[in-house]
Amino acid sequence: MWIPIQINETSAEPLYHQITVQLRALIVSRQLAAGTLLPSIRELAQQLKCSIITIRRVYQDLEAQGLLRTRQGMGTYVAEVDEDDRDRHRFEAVVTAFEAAVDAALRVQCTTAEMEKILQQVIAKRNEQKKPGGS
Amino acid sequence: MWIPIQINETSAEPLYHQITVQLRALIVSRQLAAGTLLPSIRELAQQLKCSIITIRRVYQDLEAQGLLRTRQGMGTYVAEVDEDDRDRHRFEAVVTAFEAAVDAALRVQCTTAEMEKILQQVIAKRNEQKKPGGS
Amino acid sequence: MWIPIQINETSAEPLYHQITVQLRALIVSRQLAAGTLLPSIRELAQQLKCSIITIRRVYQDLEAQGLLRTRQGMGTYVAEVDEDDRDRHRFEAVVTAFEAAVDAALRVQCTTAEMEKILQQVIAKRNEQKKPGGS
Amino acid sequence: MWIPIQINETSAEPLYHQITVQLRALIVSRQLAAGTLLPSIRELAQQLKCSIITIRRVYQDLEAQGLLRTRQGMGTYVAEVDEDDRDRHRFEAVVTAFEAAVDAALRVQCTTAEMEKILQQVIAKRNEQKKPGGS
DNA sequence: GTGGTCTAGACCACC
DNA sequence: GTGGTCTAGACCACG
Repeated sequence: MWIPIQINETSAEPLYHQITVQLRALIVSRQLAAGTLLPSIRELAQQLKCSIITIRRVYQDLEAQGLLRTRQGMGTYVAEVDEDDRDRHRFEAVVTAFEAAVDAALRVQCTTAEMEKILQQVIAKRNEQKKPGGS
Repeated sequence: MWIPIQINETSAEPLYHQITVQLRALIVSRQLAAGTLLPSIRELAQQLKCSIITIRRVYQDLEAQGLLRTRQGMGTYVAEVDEDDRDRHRFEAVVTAFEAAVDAALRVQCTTAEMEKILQQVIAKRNEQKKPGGS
Repeated sequence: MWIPIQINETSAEPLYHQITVQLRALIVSRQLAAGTLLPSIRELAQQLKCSIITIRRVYQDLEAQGLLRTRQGMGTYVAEVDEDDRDRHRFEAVVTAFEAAVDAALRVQCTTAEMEKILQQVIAKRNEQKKPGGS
Repeated sequence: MWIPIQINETSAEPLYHQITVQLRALIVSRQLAAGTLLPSIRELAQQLKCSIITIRRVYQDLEAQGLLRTRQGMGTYVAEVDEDDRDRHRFEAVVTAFEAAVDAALRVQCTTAEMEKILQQVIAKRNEQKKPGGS
């Protein structure tokens, strides 16, 4: 089973954190439905070309957050999550990231209009990257 | 000389990085003009209640980025920076932060409208914190 | 892994600077190829008989110049550098040194011919040191 | 009395050293003849916009090298120097600077031809700066 | 094992 | 007084 996760080698962000954030997003946005059996630690490590230790840590962290459940000898599954919890999880990281962005903007005295413009430019840039022509 | 820098003790972000980011913002937004003599590393260390060495690293990093100039025995100054370079520096961190926010949002399948709403809410929240009414 | 770096104890030039300049030269002249894993800071410190901290500063400075990339827990690598940037880096220090030499010569009113003669003598002297005949 | 000395604010080279080197060059190249009365410490400090302490150190260093003589209450004079000593002094700094340049070049594996080319380019560049048109 | 942060103290050089 | 270098040790985070 293939999981859509991209690793950024150049980023200073730790490997385990990049993977955790992306896997978490797949779960709370229901792209991975409750009950889904995830690939084994070994498989995912092989797919992402990183250490087994790193993946183990990812699964442990997400289990601690109640998003995964591990059953001895049967593998790791996406947990059933309460609807309210799911929404809370879903926007938590997004809001935190926007707060950091706004703080950075306020520090260099950006206006609200400038922030909105930057947001639109970044969204446009990301849309271009996803649809490179229509191929 | 007093420099408006706030340290967040609880944050996982390294001390030297918090200081660097804030001092950098003060420079590229011209709140500290070119040619300004900064407080000595000893003074700033005392003000921020941290080690002299931490401040030296901050000054060193900003000098490597071309934003400060230090002369032995004379102190540390805000460098003269080309207007275009200054603008580039000014928005660099902001755009990077917005890119991270948009990426986080797209991972949980937020729409553009949702992002704009979140941005406005965060800005409103920050404005409240700065103007705590007339209490 | 062995790195060919010579330290001059008697020189007034700071240790970290001697090491930085030589390591930088090895990288920009491709004697250390992009992607090469450098010795750990502890290993290199042991080889050069200096403090770990001195080596960390060297690696840090070269990373700030875009010539190295470090990943926590994985070590320090020679970065991929754009061909043009590499050439620029390669001759930067050389041209600067020649400018200093020409300035010194002009101050004592050397002619162009005298400078060329001195250059040839110095090159000859360095060649002798590298090839000590058949002694 | 005006002395042709240029200070480079941006250089990392200490003030006192820049001044010493240039004043030394003026003496050993006979642009300042033996017996010439130099400006007082105060005057030169004012001309170069630097501290009196810095100039005092320059005069002391050059006196220690036998190039200046100070007579109590009468000022500082250019000393009589033996012809052989003068020639030795004259090329000492030049050769040292060329050695540093050649070493930098060899480290990045420059050929002799490349060094000669760089030398000519640098000389050409300096000639342009001195004769900006023919004014 | 790796690098990263923060602390400390001593000594030097410059102005 | 200023910054600069080199040393040390302790503790944390990553793989």
